[in-house]
Amino acid sequence: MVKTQETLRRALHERGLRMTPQRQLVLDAVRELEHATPEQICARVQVQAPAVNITTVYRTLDLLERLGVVRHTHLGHGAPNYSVREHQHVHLVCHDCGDVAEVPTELLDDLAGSLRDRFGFRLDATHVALSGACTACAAARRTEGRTLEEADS
Amino acid sequence: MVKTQETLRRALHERGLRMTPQRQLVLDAVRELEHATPEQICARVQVQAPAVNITTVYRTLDLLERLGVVRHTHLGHGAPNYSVREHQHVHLVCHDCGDVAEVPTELLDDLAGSLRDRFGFRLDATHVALSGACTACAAARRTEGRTLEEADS
DNA sequence: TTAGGTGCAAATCGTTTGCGAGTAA
DNA sequence: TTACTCGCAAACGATTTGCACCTAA
Repeated sequence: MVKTQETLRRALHERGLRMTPQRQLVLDAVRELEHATPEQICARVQVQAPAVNITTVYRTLDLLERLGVVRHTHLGHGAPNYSVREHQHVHLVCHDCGDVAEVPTELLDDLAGSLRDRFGFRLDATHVALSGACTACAAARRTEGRTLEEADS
Repeated sequence: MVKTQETLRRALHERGLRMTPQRQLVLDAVRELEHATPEQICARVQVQAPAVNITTVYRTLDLLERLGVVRHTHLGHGAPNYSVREHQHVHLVCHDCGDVAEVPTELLDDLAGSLRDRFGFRLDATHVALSGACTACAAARRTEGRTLEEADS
C-alpha cells in the first residue's frame, strides 16, 4: 500500500520524473478497483478530478507498468485489465457467459516447469486468462445444440 | 480438405444458408495460411477475387466460427488469429520479441483436469496463447540485470 | 417473391500521437 | 531555463453497422 507508493515516488525520482496528483490517482484507482480497464480507471479518477483526461490515464498506466507497479492482463476480446503487481492469480474466463474466476497461480507451477525444461519458455502465469466453459455454461452446452464438428461424426 | 467443405455446405444448407464463392475462398484462405488475421485472410482472398470486401471476411469468419469450422485465438495485443478447427495446439507467445511457438495441447491435460475437478471449469486449451519469455529473451533479460522497477509487461 | 448475401460508407471502440501551454526543479 | 506533464483534438487500426442492391431458390 504505502510501500508501493513510496517505491513509485523513488522510482520516478531516480529517472527524473515527478509524482503528480494524476499518477497518484491512477495508482489508487487501479488498486481500489482490483481489475479494471483504462476506461473504468479513468471514470474512477474523474470522480475526484473530473478534468483528468483518458489520454493521461493511458500514459500513466503505461508508465506504471514499465516501472513494474501495475500489470495488465488480456481477459478476452475487449480492453485489457489492469491491477497492481502484487495482486496475482490466474484468470479463468468463460467464453460463453464472460464470467471471470480467479484461481491461485500455483496451479500452473507444474506446467511452467515443463515449459521451461522442454522449451526454455518462462511462463508468465498472470498475463493471460485461460479460456473455457464455466460450470453453468458447460452444463447448458451439453443439453443444447451441437457444433458442426460434433454433428459430422 | 474436401471433407470439411462438404460438411460446411451441408451445415449451411440445413440452416437455409448458401455456399458462396466468398465463403469458399475465406475457408480456403484460413486453411492455407494456418494462422492468420482477418486482414491477412482478406488479402489472400483478394488475390483470387479482388472485389471481396473485408466486411465480408469478418462476417464469414464469424459464421464459420459459429458453425465450428474455424476458431480464433488471441495471440497478444493485436488482431485475433484464425485457423481451421482441426489445427490444434497451444501457443507460447514471447512478450518481449513477440515470437510464437506451438506446443502440443497434451501439455495442458493435467491442468485441464485440475481445473475441471476443483473449479468445474472446462479448459479450452487452444483459444488462448500463453505469455512469457522465450529462451533468447529470458537469457537477454538476465544479463541486462533488470531491477524490479524495470520489469516490463 | 422473398430471404439471404454482398459491397460500400460511415460509425464505433480502444488507443496513440502531435502539439501547445503549464509547471516544478 | 529546461525538462517533464498534461489536456485537447485528431489520427489510427480493428471491427461493426446501416443500407441499398443483387441473386438464388
